[in-house]
Amino acid sequence: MEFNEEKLIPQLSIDCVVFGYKEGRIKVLVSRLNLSEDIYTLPGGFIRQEEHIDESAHRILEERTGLKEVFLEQYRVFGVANRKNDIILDMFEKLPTESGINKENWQNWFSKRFVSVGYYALVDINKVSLRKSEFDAEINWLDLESLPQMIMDHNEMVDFALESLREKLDEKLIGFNLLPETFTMRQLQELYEAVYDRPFPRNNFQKKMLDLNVLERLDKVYTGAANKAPYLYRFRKDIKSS
Amino acid sequence: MEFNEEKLIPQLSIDCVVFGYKEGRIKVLVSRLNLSEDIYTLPGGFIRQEEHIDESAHRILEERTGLKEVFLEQYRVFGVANRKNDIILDMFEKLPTESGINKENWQNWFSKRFVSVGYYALVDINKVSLRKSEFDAEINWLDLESLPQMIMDHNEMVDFALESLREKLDEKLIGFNLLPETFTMRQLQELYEAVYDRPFPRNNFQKKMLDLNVLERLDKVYTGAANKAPYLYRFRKDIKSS
DNA sequence: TATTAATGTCTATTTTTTAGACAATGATTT
DNA sequence: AAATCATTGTCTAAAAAATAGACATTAATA
Repeated sequence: MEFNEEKLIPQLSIDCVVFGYKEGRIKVLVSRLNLSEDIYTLPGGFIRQEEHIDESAHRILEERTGLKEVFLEQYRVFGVANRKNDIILDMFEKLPTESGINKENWQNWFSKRFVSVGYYALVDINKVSLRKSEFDAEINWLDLESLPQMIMDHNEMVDFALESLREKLDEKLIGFNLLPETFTMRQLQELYEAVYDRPFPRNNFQKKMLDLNVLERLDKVYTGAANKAPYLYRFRKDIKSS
Repeated sequence: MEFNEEKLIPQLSIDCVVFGYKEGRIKVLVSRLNLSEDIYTLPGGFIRQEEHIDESAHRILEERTGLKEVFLEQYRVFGVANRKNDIILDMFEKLPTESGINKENWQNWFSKRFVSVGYYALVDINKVSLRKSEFDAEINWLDLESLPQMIMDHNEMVDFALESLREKLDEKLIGFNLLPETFTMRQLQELYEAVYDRPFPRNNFQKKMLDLNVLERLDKVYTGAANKAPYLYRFRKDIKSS
């Protein structure tokens, strides 16, 4: 990130809860920072003066995942009093002055209280090519169930994002964003079970999904298992997304 | 408002859609500004450096209504590119320099692009004592159905707020915030009909509401009408609000 | 060819929602 | 004092939706 404070809106940030799905588990994209201790954060960034906030969020996401077209939606603003990124501020204080980074500007930037707009994204984890952002030691998919303690209110951000996801998964049929192009009914059901953390009865789940009229049935897939081969399905492209 | 830009977060505002209910109609609190043309806006303001954004919203609301305890919830961030309050900026440009107001600071403040956090409130319209804010020519309850064109995206803000209200009215049982302390089943039904803009069958509406187990039945009220007197109800105080 | 485990779908049951009906009641009229 | 009238409270019937149970089908293996 070339830091140019005049091009950014001060005291306002964006943080993204990026959900993925793999082998029956919901994953969240988390960065580990390049510091002495292990510090974890959600992917985040700032809003350029001329950007729509949705564009900012997409840009922040593309930097980390390489994805351009992503399901991404704001879900909540985090604005408690005195909400500051003390750990990052600390990091800059400890930097040597001659490190080539404009230390003073950064320090001034991060010394302020920030309000953050929370976005959540649903991505096909196989389409993502992870890219470290500046100051990231690594960026990885971590299990939603066992996230480490993160910076500031980032754990709470995940909680609220999951709540929003649960509310919208049924209503808006957005779950397909987490799956590959084609999938079996069982995979879809396992996704739902992972999101809601509870089992669904197989027969009625299938009926409900088919009755939605948004799935296109494709060929059977022969998995090699000693049983009836399941159909593959695809989300119908001709559905209006609203 | 004593303007002190250093105490406020720049480029970030709060706008409130305040819903009331009177005689079968949903009302919205709207200010008319003290300008040559009629300019209408939602109640809004800014966030003090040390404030939780929820506090800011409550403060903004109390200034206009005198109410301290109000149902108030953020529902969406409005952050399109180049979102500026040109009309207010224009107003300051036309002000005489010696008007006692720090014209230059205001001009600088409003020349920037703003991101706004949308809140909606539900109030008992009878408890409100309206107070003009600075620059308001008047502030009034206007019919939701026939709002005038407002500044910037304020009409869109109302649309989204109404959508949020509809989503939560059932689920969260927040409708009682719009009614007086006690009310009849018919009044409650008429409120629902106003919010959803459609009729509900009387028998099933009553059953559904009573089955929620949140209403306390009080005495009958003798209205003087030549028919059976309805019971009064009150929202049970011992319900957890989450 | 029999066995096994998962799949696709059907029917039965239960629950919830919606529709229809009617007695009860408070004031007014006769 | 009795009849009328409009609204209220609640009951039952019908329809729809959700849940549970059952079973034939099928792809690989024994």
